Amino acid sequence: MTDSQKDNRFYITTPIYYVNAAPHIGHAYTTIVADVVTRYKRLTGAETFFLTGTDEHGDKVMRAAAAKGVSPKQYADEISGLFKGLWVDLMITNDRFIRTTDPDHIGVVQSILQKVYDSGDIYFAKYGGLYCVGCERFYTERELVDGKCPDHDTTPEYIEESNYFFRMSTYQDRLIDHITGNPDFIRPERYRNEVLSFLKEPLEDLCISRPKTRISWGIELPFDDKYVCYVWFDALINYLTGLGYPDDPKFKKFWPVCRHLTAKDIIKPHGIYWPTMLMAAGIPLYQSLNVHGYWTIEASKMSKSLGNIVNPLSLKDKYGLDAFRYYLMREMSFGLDSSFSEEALVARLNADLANDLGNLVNRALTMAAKYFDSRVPDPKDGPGPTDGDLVETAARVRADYIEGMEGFAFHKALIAVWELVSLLNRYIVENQPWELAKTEETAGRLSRVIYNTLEGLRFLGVFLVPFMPGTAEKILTRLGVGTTAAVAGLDSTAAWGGLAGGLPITVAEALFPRVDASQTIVREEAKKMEVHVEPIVADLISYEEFQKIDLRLGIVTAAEAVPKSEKLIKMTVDIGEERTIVAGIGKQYTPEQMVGRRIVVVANLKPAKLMGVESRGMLLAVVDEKEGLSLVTVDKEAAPGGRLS
RNA sequence: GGCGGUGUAGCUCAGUCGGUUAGAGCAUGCGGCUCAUAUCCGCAGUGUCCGGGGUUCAAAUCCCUGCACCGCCA
Repeated sequence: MTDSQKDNRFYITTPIYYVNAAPHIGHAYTTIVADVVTRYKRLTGAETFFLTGTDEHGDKVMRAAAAKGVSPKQYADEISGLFKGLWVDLMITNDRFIRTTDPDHIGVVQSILQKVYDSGDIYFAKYGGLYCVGCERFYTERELVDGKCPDHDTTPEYIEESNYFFRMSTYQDRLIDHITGNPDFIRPERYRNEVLSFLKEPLEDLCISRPKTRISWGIELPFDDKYVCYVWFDALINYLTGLGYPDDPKFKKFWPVCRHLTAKDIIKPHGIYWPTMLMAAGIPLYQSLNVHGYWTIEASKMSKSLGNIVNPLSLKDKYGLDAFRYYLMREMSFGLDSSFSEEALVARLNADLANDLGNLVNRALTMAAKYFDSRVPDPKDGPGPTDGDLVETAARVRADYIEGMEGFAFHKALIAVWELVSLLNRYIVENQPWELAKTEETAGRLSRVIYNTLEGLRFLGVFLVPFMPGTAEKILTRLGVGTTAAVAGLDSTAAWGGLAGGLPITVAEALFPRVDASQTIVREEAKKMEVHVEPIVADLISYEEFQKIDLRLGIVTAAEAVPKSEKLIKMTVDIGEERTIVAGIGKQYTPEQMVGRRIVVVANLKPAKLMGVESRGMLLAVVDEKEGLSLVTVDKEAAPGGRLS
């Protein structure tokens, strides 16, 4: 395949999302990025394939399903449906939505497992380890607290288990060579360095199975029906199945140009497991892995004092999908973390979208309607002295836009587009069309100025198609241009002047109404909070069982940080008697903040040693996605020692 | 403990190969315009470029060191 052929094809994937919880802002961002890039590539005339989906096997799904009293498949169907529905709401244009429970995927996983097994890269081995029955998992020594399971506080037992392993270590050197030889294989560079630094240490082989006696919800190994495939092996292969591997022509066409997109938490599976798996299966490696950062959620002080929590995803309904997509793409530098806030979204919406873009579209179309009877004017005069600057800037903006889009630097592409927005606003002020309209002598100049402004709008409409599909369509439709590739593809902006005279102009409602931030954001308090709640997986317990837990109200009388620990705080607590309690709350609370606080303590918990300090009891806290860790307390000045019931 | 990243205006960030007076947007103040959504345009600022040391004619940029935050690994 030649480079030019490759250039005209584009395949992008998001990770398949695990169905143990509902979709959140991170899933939405990854998928919107994939959609933006895909729409951009279509705009350039490329043939594209865009794959996303859900990962549905494993013990967490099994347990969540059991807790709800449904089958794993029923449970997976439900959560998978939430993702699928969200993509519709976000105007995601994926070509396939793959599920690891799809029959063709199960077939592909089994065929590849068999292939790798036959070539000798999968072996069977017995190993022993410390196993916690409650967690149904093995622990390493250093994961244990005082030799006990951190979750159950029970001593794990040593058991032996046999499993299948993938000989990942065989491919370590080949992988290092590949990454070193292909600078764009993992990008941005920081993540490439991270993978390379990880590969400096010897790679261990990868355990890829679980006995059915422990986990039955998975794809059966083709060479041993007592085992199922576990975790990454069956998930990663979706990228092949999605294209119809091995026989579908789509596979041949798109696999060589495959770009994976993921958040930074799963670079190891994508940057190490996956390429070595492909090597073992004799399949060429994907083209690139593109890694982005996290949205960190910090509620505003205003929101905090009110104690309300806003689900970022709900903002798409509150402020509109295009504003939401624009904010996400404009605010995050691809690869780095960004903080998500409603205030910042509203600021972008008002300044960039309502004031600059929306108002520009509105004023330009209004003048065209008023002065030229709702038609795109044919310019009667030649270009004026300031017009060259506009044409040159539009060409430079286009080049910067393309560079940004190709390099996954979406915020830079948008910065470039807004240079053109600003210039068009300035162009109008400098040329004062309302003055030109007053006398017949300047009618020719007026036609040129309005034409140029509308042509600039057409450029904007084209550039914005990937980011704000609805808005772009409105702009292009109101210009009378429409959205066909000939007049609204990226090529149509290669030269200035593509807008045809005589097209009918439509003036319509504002693209983006301004939002009064102080009003709308505060009002959230009154609204019902929308939060994602994990499915409650615990079995039902009797009242007697509950009473076994002795919960007491305590007051912290002294607190100090535990030396050398990251987040442990040692406290003296009055719960009717004096107790020493050590808790991992140092990231959110200082010792000074803790003194005098009322907290809830599990009084009859077996003592445990943390960093050499004996803790006799534990305090209760809840961890929230946005707010972090938050202490459980009472709302009156109740005396310490009281038992909770 | 090891490796890596980040630190620039009130806020979010750009800053190429070391090169004039360190920039943009937002927010703030003043002025202008009236086609437009009280929008737009112009002007005005404010900086210990995290601290300290070094190399250089010249350092936000390169080197050393300290601090803070973050990530990966153990």
